Amino acid sequence: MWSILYYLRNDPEKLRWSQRVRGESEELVDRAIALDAEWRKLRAEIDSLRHERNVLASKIARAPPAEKGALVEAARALDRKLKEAEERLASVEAERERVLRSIPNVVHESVPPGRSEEDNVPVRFWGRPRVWRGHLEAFLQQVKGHSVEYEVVDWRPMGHADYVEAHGLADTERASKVAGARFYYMLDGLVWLELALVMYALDHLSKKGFQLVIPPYMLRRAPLEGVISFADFEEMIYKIEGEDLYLIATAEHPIAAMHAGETLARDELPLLYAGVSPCFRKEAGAHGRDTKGIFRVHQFTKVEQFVFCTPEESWEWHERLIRNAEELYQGLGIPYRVVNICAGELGVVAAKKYDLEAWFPAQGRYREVVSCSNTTDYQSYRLNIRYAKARGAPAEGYVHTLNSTAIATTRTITAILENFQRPDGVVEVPKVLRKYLEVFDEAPKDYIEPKPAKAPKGS
RNA sequence: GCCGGGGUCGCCUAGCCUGGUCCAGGGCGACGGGUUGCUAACCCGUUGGCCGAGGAGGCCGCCCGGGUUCAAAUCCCGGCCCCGGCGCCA
Repeated sequence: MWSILYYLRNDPEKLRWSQRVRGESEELVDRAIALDAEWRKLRAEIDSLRHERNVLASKIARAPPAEKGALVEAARALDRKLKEAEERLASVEAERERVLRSIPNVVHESVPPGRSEEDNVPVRFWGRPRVWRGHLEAFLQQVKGHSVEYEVVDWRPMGHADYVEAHGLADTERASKVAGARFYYMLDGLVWLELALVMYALDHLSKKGFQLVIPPYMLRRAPLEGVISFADFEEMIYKIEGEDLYLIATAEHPIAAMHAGETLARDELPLLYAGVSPCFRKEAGAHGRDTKGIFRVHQFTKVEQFVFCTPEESWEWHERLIRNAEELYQGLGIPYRVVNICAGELGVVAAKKYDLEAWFPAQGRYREVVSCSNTTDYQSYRLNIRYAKARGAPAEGYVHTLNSTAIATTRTITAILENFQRPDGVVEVPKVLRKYLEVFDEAPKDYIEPKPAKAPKGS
């Protein structure tokens, strides 16, 4: 049974609690309970009216011609009554469905309470961040309560945004001329880096049994509605004009929808996918933030982990997915911390979310580069993805789905540019990427050398 | 894009012309039970969703959405998808 409906009927207090910690309305739960009760009552009424009608209709089929007229007349009367009741049911049902679907996923007990970023709880730190003297105080604030080894330096690395423009590694000015703000032409060294990062993530995940997938980059509205909240539509989704198609914001969406309407056998679960795709995002709510560089852009490439599993296993998978992402970042050598996102900052679809935040030495703070969510049955209910003992056997319930970034190229590139930059401007390429670069004569192997922008600027 | 064929309860398929006997028949698979020294074969039952107490009973369900009718898998309209042929294209 869908967990929201289950709690609604069996443990409404849990739902109220979940709403409360999210800072959402508790009355919504009461309203849902009332609507559900009314819906069930109407449902029973209509079922019995329909039964009467069915009995009558089969009587007509067998009746001698002389009696038919009267029976048909009675059936017509019954039909009018039924039609009226059905209209009432339809409106109650639509409202019930609307209210039920507007309830966000039920928050897991281990999620910290809180409303804002400050309430997120760091759960562990990794690496030895390089901290510019001017950021020291801010840094210590961010690692408070944890023992983190760090190195204080006297020079401040150049921020990635200035760095890429100064050294001809990206051209956002010309991109804005042809496509607008938050687009980029990525050049030479960064192109190699992007491709190597994708290969690195796919290599790592395929060894762990993930099936590689390049999904459709566009989705119809119906499947998309199964995987994101209504608010997300306006905020991040691009629509193809004149068609029922939307550009994906992440491979999570087409992969989640991939098994829509299916009942998966227990023994084929978990299904592990590693998707690669471009991601298109409007970034509607982000005016003025990260306007320069390639940290927050309308289009980037991402390798995404996605899991379909049974409800018993999903919390264990949640931990594994974040560990996989950590392994990738450890391999690269980028210092990070993992934070448990507080209830008020959780997205609608997630029951719990970890972010992996990389250390950005030029900015003096940890910033999100990976997001890892257990969405439990929020998506699978909407997409009707269930599981059963065997294919063809009756469904036992809805599967759980989870998703986690493996590598989002632009974010990881910015982290590399800031963490491995030397005072002379040279950026050291993480050793793990070497084997993916080695096959190309022109690709940088150990260093990305600073150089003046190739073409003169301005138009 | 055009012409033709088609979408049926996990898979395959019957029914659709000629609306009611279809609360959709059969085969395969799966699950439970029986028979058998074991396996195989065979026999019986179960195998979509919802309401209800996981009872009795009932409602809905034949790609989706409308319509005609007392009654629609079956007739009509609109949409989506799949297959074949032609066109176009990397």
